[in-house]
Amino acid sequence: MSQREDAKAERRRRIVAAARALIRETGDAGLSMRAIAARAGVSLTTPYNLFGSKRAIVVAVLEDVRQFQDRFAELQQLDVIDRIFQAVSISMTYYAQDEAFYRPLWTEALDTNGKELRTTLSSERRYAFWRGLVDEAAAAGAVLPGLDADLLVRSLERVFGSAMLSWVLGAIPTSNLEATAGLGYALALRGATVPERHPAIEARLMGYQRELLRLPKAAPAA
Amino acid sequence: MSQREDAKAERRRRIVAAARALIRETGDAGLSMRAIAARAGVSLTTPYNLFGSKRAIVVAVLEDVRQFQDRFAELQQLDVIDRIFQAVSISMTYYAQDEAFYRPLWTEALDTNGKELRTTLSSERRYAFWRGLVDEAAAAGAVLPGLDADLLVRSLERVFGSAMLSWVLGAIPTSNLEATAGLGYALALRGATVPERHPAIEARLMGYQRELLRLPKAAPAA
DNA sequence: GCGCTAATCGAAACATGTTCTAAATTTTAC
DNA sequence: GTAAAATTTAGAACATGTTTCGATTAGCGC
Repeated sequence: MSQREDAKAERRRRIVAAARALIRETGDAGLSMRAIAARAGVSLTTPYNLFGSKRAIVVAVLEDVRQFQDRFAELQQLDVIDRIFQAVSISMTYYAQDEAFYRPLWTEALDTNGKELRTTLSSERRYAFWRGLVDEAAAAGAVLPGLDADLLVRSLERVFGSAMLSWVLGAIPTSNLEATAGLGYALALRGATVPERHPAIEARLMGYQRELLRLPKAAPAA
Repeated sequence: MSQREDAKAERRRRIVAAARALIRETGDAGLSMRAIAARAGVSLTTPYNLFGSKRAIVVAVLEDVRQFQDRFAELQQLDVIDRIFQAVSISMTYYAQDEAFYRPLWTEALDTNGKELRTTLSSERRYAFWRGLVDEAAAAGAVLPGLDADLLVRSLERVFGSAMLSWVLGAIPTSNLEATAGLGYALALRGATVPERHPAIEARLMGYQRELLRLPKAAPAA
């Protein structure tokens, strides 16, 4: 890599690090472009040159920090459907456990404020991961024949996204995040699978339901 | 009602009308608080007194304009599940047909910008409507026994919301809005119903899928 | 080493949502 | 009718995301 690109990458890294540190220290409040730039030791214009928008920076932080790889390792030995639920559980638990960091992060990431909001939220890596799980489920004969894997993955991503949005909007408490997402996945997965898989999924469905009914009623969804 | 409250209500009405007119004329661009206030003939502070935030005003416009009642009348004669799909179709078609108006509206409504975003997006009326459909489906024995109606409705609302969000973010084109939402509903409903209902729902599922696969691939979901 | 190119910088500017202040106005209660 | 209370008003202010612009700096090919 040329020295020029090298310096760019270094600035990029510093900007992402600055944003991460600011969220960590001040939550949503202190996360302004001016603060990020100052913290990264660059001018206000540079983040715009390198990322284009505040949202893009936040998404970069989200991508950067999302190192679930090790946690996902144990998935291999599970049933092909259990694996999906397990992945959801891991993700949501991960966010819930460090709420002070991830809620501001997702709040900014889901901010639809700007005009040019084409910033892809779902990364290639992320898509590939879920696509892999769905493909394996399909290969195992669990998925309804004829159902398009791509469309199914996108539907599941939307279930994921809507749970995050509800969380960010305050419609569901952090303690309900996993169960809310899980219930959405259970419904969609029971809807997407062959009958033999239904009993197991129904068990999960009812488990999540029990959890949600135990706690104070959640506010309406977005 | 006291004269004072009367005047307040009148101002409220004028503010909502101003916002509606501005969206109609200028789309998203011209919809600033200053513009709304000027158009309504009130000072900038008044909308904040009466609504609290820009988002609340937009939600009020959305509630005000959402008069699907007449269009929903024909639902009565349909099968209890078909009714739900029909309601989705009516809603989405309604938004798609007047995209220039409803896209800016939903863009603002889903804006998570501000701090106090507790503004309930899902109104009582809206919830009651979908709850009614779900309750009827349950009464007809279509819904999986033991599944909580409230949680199911909220899950379906999230499917709805995520389709709108994808639309607003530009992840799916307007021409795909109905099919995207429909596919999400089909998955969740197949997941929530007894096996006897599955063939009919699968037919819809495949119908939506066919429609989505026909058009250019949609961008990733939010 | 030298010019060219690309990138950053510093600073200002703009639009906007929101809040605050004190003055003016209108409704209500007596 | 008049005093008190509640609201609106005008205007400024603040924080913020984003853009613009001219000046400056640093790396690249030669």
